[in-house]
Amino acid sequence: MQEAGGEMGTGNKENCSPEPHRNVLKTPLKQAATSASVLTEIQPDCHPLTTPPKPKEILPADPWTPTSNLKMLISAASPEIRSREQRKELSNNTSEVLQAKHCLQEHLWGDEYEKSQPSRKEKSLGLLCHKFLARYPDYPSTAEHNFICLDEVAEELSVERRRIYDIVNVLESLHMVSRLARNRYVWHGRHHLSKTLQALKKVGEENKYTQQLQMIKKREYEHEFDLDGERNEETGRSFGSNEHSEMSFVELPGMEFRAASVNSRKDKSLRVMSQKFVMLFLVSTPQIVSLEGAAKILIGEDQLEDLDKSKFKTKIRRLYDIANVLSSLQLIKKVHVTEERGRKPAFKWIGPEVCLQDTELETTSTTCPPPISESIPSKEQCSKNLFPSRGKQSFTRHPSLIKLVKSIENDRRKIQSAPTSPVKISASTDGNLSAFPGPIAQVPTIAKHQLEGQSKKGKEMKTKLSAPALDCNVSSPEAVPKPKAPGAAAPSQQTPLTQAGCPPSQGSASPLVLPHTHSGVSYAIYLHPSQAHTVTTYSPSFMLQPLPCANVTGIESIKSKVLNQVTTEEGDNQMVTDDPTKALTAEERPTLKPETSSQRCLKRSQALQENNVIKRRRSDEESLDTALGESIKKKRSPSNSSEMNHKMDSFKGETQNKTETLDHNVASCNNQCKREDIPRDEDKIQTKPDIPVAFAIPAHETFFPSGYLIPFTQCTHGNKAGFSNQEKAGLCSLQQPTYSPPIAGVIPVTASDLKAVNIPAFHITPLNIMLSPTSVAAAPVLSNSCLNSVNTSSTPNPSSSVLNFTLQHIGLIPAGVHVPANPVLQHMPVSSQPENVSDSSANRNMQEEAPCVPKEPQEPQTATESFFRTPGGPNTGSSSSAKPGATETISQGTPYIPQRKLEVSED
DNA sequence: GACTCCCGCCAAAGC
DNA sequence: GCTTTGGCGGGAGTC
Repeated sequence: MQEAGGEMGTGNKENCSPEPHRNVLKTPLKQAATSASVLTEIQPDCHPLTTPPKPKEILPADPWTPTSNLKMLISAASPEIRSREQRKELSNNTSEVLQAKHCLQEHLWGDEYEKSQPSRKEKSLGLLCHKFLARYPDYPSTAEHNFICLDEVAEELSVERRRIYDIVNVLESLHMVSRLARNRYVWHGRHHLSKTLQALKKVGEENKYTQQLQMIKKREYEHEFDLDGERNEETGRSFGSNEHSEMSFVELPGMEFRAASVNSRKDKSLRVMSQKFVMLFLVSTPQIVSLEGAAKILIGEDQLEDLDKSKFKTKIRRLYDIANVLSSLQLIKKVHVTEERGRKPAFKWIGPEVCLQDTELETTSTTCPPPISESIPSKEQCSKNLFPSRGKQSFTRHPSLIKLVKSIENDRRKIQSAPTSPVKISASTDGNLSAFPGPIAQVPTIAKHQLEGQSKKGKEMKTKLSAPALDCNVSSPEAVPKPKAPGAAAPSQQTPLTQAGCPPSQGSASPLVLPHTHSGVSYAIYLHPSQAHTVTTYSPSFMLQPLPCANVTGIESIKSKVLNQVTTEEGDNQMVTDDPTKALTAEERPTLKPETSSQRCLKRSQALQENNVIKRRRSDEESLDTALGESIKKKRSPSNSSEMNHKMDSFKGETQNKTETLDHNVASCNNQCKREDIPRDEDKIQTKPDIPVAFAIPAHETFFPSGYLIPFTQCTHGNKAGFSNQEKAGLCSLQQPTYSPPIAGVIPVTASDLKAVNIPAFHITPLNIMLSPTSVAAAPVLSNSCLNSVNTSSTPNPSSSVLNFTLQHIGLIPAGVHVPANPVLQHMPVSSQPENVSDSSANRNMQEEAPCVPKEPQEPQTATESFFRTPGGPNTGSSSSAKPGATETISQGTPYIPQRKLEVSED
């Protein structure tokens, strides 16, 4: 504070200023010294041209010289030149010193210019940082510790300490320095830089900064058109919603903040901001980030920036500070981006390319929940201040804690809406949870309550489970997610995909994932970008796509990459086996008894939920006890919990088996129906193939696993025993309409659930198709359009689309043919086959171009189309092809923009 | 006039 | 209670 001021240019101040402690000692001498050193540093080059030693500090003592002329000259000539030279020279510190001296001398005479000299540029943080960096080697020997004493540095650099803090904070964010104690830091140089950048990139990806950036662009784009128009509150919301703002400081395993103090203000800390800022670069494709955009993203909560421009300004200021330091590190450089509105300041990443070795992290993490935490420790460990705002508590670094936090946050969101929503369990989280029992325990109380309640039901379910009907539990979307994750077989299926999709660490994303577990349901939810970020993953256009359970899972986690894989994989049977949902579907088909089936479904869902809960809770023995409670109660002791778990497992296993059998039936039916893709594993539900599920997702589009499963196979009610495929299909078609409220195979999606997921109803459009009437009813949340469409279809024809699907699949009708159950659906060319893809793609294009989703949510076409997207390439390829605009990462947003606006309806 | 960003007040955190 | 940290925003320098 004071000291700083003193030291700085205003030497007078220094003297006057109450210099704190350190100054006191050194002050006088230092200043002299400092001034020299400063000069050297600042203008190492001072020698020739730049002479202008700015010895301001000195000046105070020195009398004015009449050399005002010199001043003039210097001031005129210098700034830039000096800075350049300085920079060059900075590198050559040694020589600089001497030069500086010379300069000083010269200046001493001409000192006058003093003031003029120390042009702002010379005082710039960037320059200061250069000096600072010049003091230490980029790659110090690990053996030796380069300690940094802030006071000394400040003095030497003749800068306020405050300024040093700015630099150090940014360096700290890159782990180039770490704080040892008060006033003490250790210089690490660039040893950890690559790791840090990798970690940051991961985190950035997890946080979907890319999408956020896109969102911002879209937003801007929109603004241009409708300047004042409703400034998409939605978008704003989305921003605000993003947890990113909350993002904690990313730490490397070995490097952590030691001072709690550091944490206290973390949330707003320059460190965190710096990391976020860097993330933006690392994540964004062009690696060019506009200051404005970055500020908006970083503001996060403040989304309402509009409201609070002062904050925005402040953020910008800070970003400049950070940018200056990063520039000094030669990680970024300033550029200008010309936009419609004009030229905007931006920064370009010129640092090292950061290639995520994700392979490990993601893959491992994705596939194996448990490993995730461990394998990826870096990632998650990285996120240090889990609870930045919370302050001190924050520091927990345990991955488990981190995950917990994330899960909790997710839960919060989700929970808000619906108690019933099983959704709260984010897939990712689930995976995580499964991986980490501990975290699971932290599931929000609500969830616990639900679980408990479910547990009770679970008892019943268990009893039922013995019966074939029990199989349902698998199907229950809600339950599904959890159970899979935890466990046993499920993990294999889902976990790989889902998790893969969403690395566990990606807490944010995880929540979205939830649904996948639901397995049975084949659908994927695409989120709008705006919303997306709020959720875990964000996709510019969200759409629900029907996915095979397996697919779903895969999708969920997904990052686009994963998705691709997933989609491709989906074709494979992989997923099927696990999905409980499949079982459901199977069951659904077979069950001729709509009502009963619906009821079953409900029960199943409950059971599933229970299972999920249980799995989660396994980690928590206690929770498990409660959940299992009565039925299992006998043993509530931890030891008992193990038993409980066993039971549960066995139970699950049974249910899975049943579900598998059901799946087999279904699969067989599907296979018959399938066109080219004949499900290889009949056992496994190849719902995917059957279902147009295969879709290429545009690169921009990311899948969000929706928390809720929507049963495609509405048809499936039947008994496991199942009917012939055709029969089943027929039944299904018939049944659906018949289904009354209680959705038999359908997983009830409640608005709350959706909310929980953060998926705006309208987002769900695609679901419409998928949704069975019952489901619709169940999920009022769905966007109006969706609902409308669904409802319409549902009532009269629960789901014409479904019928078409089933019929087509079954082979009753050609792929291209549509059964006009619903006017809406009629359009849809539902071809399960890839060829359809083209159509679908076209349709998609249509959709995308036209902001169908939000606005036209009802339109079945889009939804269906989305469903049918060809598996073709992985998301990117196909998607890109599919969506013209989408291909461009940045530009993508535009096409969707309208959608957003449309989205308004959602609320 | 907009962009940059220095400067230092002042409060929170730490010792 | 003093010092250290660092958020914050006024306002000056630059373009």
